[in-house]
Amino acid sequence: MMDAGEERLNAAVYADLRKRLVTGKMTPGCELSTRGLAQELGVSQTPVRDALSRLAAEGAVEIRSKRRVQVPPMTAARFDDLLRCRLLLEPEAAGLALPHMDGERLKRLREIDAALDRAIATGDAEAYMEGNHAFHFTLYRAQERRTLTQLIETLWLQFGPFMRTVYGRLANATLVDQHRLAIEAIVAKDAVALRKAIAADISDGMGLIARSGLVSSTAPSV
Amino acid sequence: MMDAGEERLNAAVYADLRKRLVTGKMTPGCELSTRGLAQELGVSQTPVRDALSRLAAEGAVEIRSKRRVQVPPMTAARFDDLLRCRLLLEPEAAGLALPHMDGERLKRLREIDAALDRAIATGDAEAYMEGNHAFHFTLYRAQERRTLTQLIETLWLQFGPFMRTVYGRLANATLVDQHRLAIEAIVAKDAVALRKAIAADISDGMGLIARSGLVSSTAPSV
DNA sequence: AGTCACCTGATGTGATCACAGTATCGCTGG
DNA sequence: CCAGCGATACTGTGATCACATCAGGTGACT
Repeated sequence: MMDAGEERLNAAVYADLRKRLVTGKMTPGCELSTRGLAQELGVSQTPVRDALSRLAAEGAVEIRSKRRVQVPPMTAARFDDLLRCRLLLEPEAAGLALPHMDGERLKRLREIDAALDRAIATGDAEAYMEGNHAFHFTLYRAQERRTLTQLIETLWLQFGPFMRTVYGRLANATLVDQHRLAIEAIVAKDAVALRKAIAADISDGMGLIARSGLVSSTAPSV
Repeated sequence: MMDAGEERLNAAVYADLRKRLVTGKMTPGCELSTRGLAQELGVSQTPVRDALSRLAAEGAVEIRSKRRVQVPPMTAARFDDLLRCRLLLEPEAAGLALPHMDGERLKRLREIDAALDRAIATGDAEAYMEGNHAFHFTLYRAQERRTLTQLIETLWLQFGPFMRTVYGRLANATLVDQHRLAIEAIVAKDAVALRKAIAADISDGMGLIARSGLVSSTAPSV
């Protein structure tokens, strides 16, 4: 039993599940169950179900028919769709954030970028996912347009599980480090270059995945 | 007790609340309660709470501290934010939808436009809201990018309550009928004109509201 | 031995119960 | 007559119970 004090249990479970999705701990096709997660987290079904409901609203999980809730398998169409939305929103968010990038935030970006390099060097896919998320969102959150940031977050929520599947299999070393280019653009206060860097970062992922041939147009059998 | 058959009660409540929000039956600042809605709809707290959870995830309602859940009051910043997001996404969706606009869909658009004109003539704000929603989404849904449509729907969900407050007070007659321009652009297969018409439609609403002075930076008292 | 029916276990969903917190209203003291 | 304070009713939140549904396995029958 939860004694008290802590934050809302509801939100805690949601945050936990969300993190699992964004960092790719839950892969597409992974099946979830309210009772299972409840037992795993040591809570009742209620908060878990609440969290799953929210995630379903954001498209991060799917209520398949009845009796089955799973993180949706990625299809080529869905993948393409998500990526184009990212290309539409994220460069815009980056451009808006640029004027608000003070020294403090820039410092944090550099730190995250360094952590990213370490993650790539050691091949730690999970750390890479976390760092990548942190990098983009410290940038985006610098601008105060909450709605825009929120939209992008729901995109990442849907994108995360699949991203991990890819980055886990492919060598990270093949990536051009667009993050560094982004930092340089921020230092130079060059909005156009920044947008370009972010767009390239996203597109790189797209090309990577297209080459990997992991996207199936139909739902994976297993 | 629910006998059976029907859809998931959960989804029904969600759809009902959603419709209330989009058509503006619930205005900003309106306070909701799980028990109250449950009694009103003749169901238990559970489905209501589930629906509210989803709506909260989409930003349509706000869990204010504890003890209070309400549809968030509109502030100037939030309003501006939502509108810019709409300007970013909706013309794009319209442009993508253009190639898929067959005769059937175009006919539906014309019908909706006619209904809109009637609503304006009779000053029926609610019918106008419904028609406006129908118009935009029969267009957007013609393109098969589900994620993009979904993003736009969450925007409308947040925007709806406020839109109603404005359109209910101001005369609808002051509006330029951008819908007609949009239809003409569709007939002419002119993507640029279509995007422009949609953007203008959104911007018109923005100007209208800016002139109305209804946007307060603080929460409206009542 | 193969196939089909039934049965059991597990799951999502809705209802009800229980608890903690807060706002509101009425009472009391100044 | 007004301010401060306590009780009460109402809220969201979490737990538990109850039920319809479906997957998977085991048994019997051919």
